[in-house]
Amino acid sequence: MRFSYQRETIRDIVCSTNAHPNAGQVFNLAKKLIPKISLGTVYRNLKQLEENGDLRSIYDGNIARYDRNTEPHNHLKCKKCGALVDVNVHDNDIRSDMKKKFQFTVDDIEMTIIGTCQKHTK
Amino acid sequence: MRFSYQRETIRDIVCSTNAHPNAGQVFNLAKKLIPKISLGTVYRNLKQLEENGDLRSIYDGNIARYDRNTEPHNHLKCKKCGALVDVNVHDNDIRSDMKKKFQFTVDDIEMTIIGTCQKHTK
DNA sequence: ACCTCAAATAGTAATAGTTCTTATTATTAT
DNA sequence: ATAATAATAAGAACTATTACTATTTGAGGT
Ligand SMILES: [Mn+2]
Ligand SMILES: [Mn+2]
Ligand SMILES: [Zn+2]
Ligand SMILES: [Zn+2]
Repeated sequence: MRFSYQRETIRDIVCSTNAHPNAGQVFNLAKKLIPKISLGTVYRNLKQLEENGDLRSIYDGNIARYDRNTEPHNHLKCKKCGALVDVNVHDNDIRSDMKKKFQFTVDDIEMTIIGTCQKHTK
Repeated sequence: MRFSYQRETIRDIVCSTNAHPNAGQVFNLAKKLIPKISLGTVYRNLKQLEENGDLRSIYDGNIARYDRNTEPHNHLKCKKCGALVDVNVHDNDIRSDMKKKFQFTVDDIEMTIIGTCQKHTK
């Protein structure tokens, strides 16, 4: 993969936040640095960076968001402020349970824990 | 909400399968019974039935699928055959853990366990 | 520094899933 | 049976994403 200033910029944008931005948000931030960048370039490079293992994508409802954290992990999603926060849940027992009960071999557990974060407790 | 034959048919289609069909699949099945039904009618009624608590929707990647099982539960998704199967995972410890560690009040845990089902083990 | 050429880009068209609009039809109360 | 209005069919519009294509750019060889 050849160097491109656009791709480096897109990588830096995603890797400098823990906000899990979507493609449109990455595009808006990138335009500040490269005014003529196109949305197609953002999508193409996000996909390439994902294939390359530099970042991963997660679905929030029907839209993709991009995550600098490529380690296996899950998310807390706050209903009130929309924030998506990384969290690690112990799931080894789930994996062995699925194997034992259903002979189902687990590759990945996508878990979004929905509720209300501590910001809203008065 | 006034009676409509279209809505009853759509409810029956979703409630008579555990395959978690998407809107297009519901539309194709509905057309066999009501040839002139339109896709918009399927979407509108699926939404109303969901608001009414008769069924729920889940996201499979970026597309909505409809579920007759309105009880809290999770899903096993097979990478090989695409099947989505209901499963109950014991998650009380997750709920209390999130409360204790992050003061996060959990409403719902959306979990999709991705892997390979027993059909593909030879 | 200049050439060459494949890879990447900007701009735009196309696609998929879903929602919206509107004239017409069907259900329900009177 | 009539009137009021909720629901429909058909298709336009919308949103997120991908595909196409002429042009530009990065990188290796001279
Ligand atoms: Mn994350
Ligand atoms: Mn289900
Ligand atoms: Zn919050
Ligand atoms: Zn399978």
